[in-house]
Amino acid sequence: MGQTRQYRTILDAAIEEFSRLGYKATSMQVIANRAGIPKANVHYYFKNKENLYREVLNHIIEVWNISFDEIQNDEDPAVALDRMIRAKVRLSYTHANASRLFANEIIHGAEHLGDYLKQDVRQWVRDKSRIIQAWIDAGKMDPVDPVHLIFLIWSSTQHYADFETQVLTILNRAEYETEMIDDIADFLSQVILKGCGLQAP
Amino acid sequence: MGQTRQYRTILDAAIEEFSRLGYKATSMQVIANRAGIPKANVHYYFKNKENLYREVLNHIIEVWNISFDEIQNDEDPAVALDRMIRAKVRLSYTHANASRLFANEIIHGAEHLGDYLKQDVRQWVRDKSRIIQAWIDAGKMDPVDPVHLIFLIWSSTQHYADFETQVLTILNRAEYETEMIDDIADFLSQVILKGCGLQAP
DNA sequence: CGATATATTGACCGTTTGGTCAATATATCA
DNA sequence: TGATATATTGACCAAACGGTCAATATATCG
Repeated sequence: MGQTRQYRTILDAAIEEFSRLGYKATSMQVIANRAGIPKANVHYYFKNKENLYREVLNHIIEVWNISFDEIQNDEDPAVALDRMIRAKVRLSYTHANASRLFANEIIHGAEHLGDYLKQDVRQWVRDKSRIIQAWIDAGKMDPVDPVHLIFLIWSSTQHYADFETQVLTILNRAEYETEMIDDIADFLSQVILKGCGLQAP
Repeated sequence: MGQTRQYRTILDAAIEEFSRLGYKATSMQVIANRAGIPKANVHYYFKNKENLYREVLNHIIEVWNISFDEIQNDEDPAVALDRMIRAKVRLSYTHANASRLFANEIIHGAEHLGDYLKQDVRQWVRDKSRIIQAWIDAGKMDPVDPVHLIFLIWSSTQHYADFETQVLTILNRAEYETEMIDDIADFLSQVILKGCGLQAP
């Protein structure tokens, strides 16, 4: 029953709605409406709201982890960081609602993400930090705190997804265009790499 | 009646609660509980939930605008941007819940902030962009998009307030310490300034 | 003091919430 | 075909929601 067409329909509707207002402010009724089925039918596939939300988070985490860019020790730091920045900008564009759902969850204390943050994400940051530190030790880039560098890349890229409304309002645009996404990636790559003493690849 | 002690008690309670879960997910009852008074008494000072929320936003915007750092055309760009970054890091630390409330509001489409974004914030960004562009034209810094530079400063500094849970979890800390805040400001100032072709002041 | 204005409060209302359940419809397969 | 398992549905429930109101308490001031 976990892989039927209806199951995915509901999951997609839930992703859409939860990413709009967060867990508590989203009702089962609007999810059912978006899925085009009665509310009782949602409860046939998902025990309760909490359960549905957890499955939504797990599904997103899976997609997120697959898209997470890997960097290697023996790579050129400029090439690796540039690729990492561009991958994250693209991810924020193609999976904006997933980004917003995460943002929402973390802003509200990450009650449902505790284990994921403490285990998977923390380990990921440690691994990447070690690589960056190796680059620094090898004199390939400026001595900057690797963890804060990762935070900088995360925050500056996510911003365009999470704060889309603000960005578009200030830029006086209706929606993003692919050209704009390229400009953002170029800008962030240029400034952050140079800021770390690296030359654009 | 607009300035009594009770009025402020309720407003403070509302700021605290709204910044936790956002507008829709916050109930009048929990605000009343935090204020230590019956719910009906909240409605004596504030017509309805919408009204209370708007007054909360207005109050925060006022504080925010006062704290907004001003930069001048005839200043040294390195000095001005360094000061701007440090002011924003400090603001995110001292007014973290205000930052989160804004973030929450914007993530959910900024329905209650529309005019503020379109008028005040847009104008502010235009003014500062013009100054930055003047620095660029005078050859004082690299040619970077001024608006994206402002977004970069906003996103990277706010991140530590809005995503506090994630940051502290990854750093394995219970809470921020002033020393950590200084490190963050140093890091961001160093990387962003150098990334714009500026030397730290 | 007494009278008037200002605050405070518990009880209550209609609506929406997450969730349940028996009844019904639709597949599946001997 | 008929029997059995799987889906779908409207009606319903207790709890929580935003909001109202009359009754009461507390200041204020002549």
